[in-house]
Amino acid sequence: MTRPAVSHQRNKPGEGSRLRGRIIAAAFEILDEEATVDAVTLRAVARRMGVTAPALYGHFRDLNDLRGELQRTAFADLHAACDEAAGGMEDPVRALLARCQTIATWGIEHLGRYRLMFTKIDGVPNVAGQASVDRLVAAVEECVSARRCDSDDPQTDTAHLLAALNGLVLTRTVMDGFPWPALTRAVHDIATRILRLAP
Amino acid sequence: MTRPAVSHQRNKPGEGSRLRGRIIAAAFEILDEEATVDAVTLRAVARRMGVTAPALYGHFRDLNDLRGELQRTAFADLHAACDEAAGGMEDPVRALLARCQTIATWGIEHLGRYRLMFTKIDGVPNVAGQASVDRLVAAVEECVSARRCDSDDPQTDTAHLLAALNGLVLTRTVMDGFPWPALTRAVHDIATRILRLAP
DNA sequence: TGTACATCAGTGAACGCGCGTTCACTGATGTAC
DNA sequence: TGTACATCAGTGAACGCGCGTTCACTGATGTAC
Repeated sequence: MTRPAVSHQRNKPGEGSRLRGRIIAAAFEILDEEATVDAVTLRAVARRMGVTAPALYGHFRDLNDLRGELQRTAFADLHAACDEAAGGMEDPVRALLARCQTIATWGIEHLGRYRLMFTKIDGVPNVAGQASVDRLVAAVEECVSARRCDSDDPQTDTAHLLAALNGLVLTRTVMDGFPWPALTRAVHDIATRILRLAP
Repeated sequence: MTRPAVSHQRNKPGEGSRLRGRIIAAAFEILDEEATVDAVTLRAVARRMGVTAPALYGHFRDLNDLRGELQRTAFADLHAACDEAAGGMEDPVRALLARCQTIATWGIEHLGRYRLMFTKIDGVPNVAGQASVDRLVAAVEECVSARRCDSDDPQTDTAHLLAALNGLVLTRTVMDGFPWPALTRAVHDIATRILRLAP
């Protein structure tokens, strides 16, 4: 085994749960750097923390347990970023578009996490993402109430929207030789058209 | 090593290149069954063919070389399916929508291949997909010429469209607990709105 | 027609790797007396 | 204040696995004479 990159200061008894947070942080670092879901292995995470792989078993049942937690945490982080971006905006259309822009830019910036978010773990249907749809639906409904969105089925249209935004992030980052239109414009056009938003 | 599932009838001298086609076919079988890109390993492909792993080196430099070929072949197959679906349709909008529907259904049906198509191999930008955009752009331009599509920038709008369709396939198949709207309707709505098509 | 030979598709053993996971353990810390 | 003890966060060695890749080889086939 290679020597740990960082040496680890042992936690005091009763404080072992601090390790949990450091595990997730280390895994996110790996995801952000490698942009690959498979780069997150127990051994790689432990190595980065300056800790031994078996130490992780005190906090996660196994690798998939860790992956699930990473998925949930990543969704929570993205939700927070969206809420912050839309916070304080009185115009519902602007607020909705801010959410969409945040999803796209956050996804591209944290590509590894984003890919993990839309990954099936151990064949279990990914449910963590459903809350994203719900939040977006609420934002769309506000636009409908304000008569700025011509949707008679916000749930369905929002599902289309999320899928399209998701595709935007995932396709761009793979086909990166292609002359893609500017991201901001792409998000704006796609959201505006799919939801038939009035400016 | 486990015994090969199928015993292999050795090719005659000069006919070794037949193996190449069988390799690709076996890899596609694995992709269609497992729906996972990592399931395609040299050993797994060889096992399915009833052949030894080193035999594959006569036809592919290494694993990534095989993956690249699979990617190109898969795109060619999808293109062929699209051409066949749109072939003989005189109405350009119907033809375009047929292409879009084919992309989505083919992607869901051949999920492993589809995921591989939109995967970066060895960090090299994925260029195989660019032809897809070009073909779709041509189909969109026919709609514009017929004054059935209100796009002043078909290249950009088509890029949006492909990304959105791609997201549709990838998101649905991961979040499969979600009550997604019917695929046909989703494709129709997304394409119609992003391109502003007139029925 | 028969025989020696060259070709080359595919074999089988071997290598080193990183992985997930288990297990018995160690040793610093906080606590009870 | 000093000492014995219990706790428990983290260690280190070990396991078996499937993988990519290499290498010297084998043996059926086609060909030259």
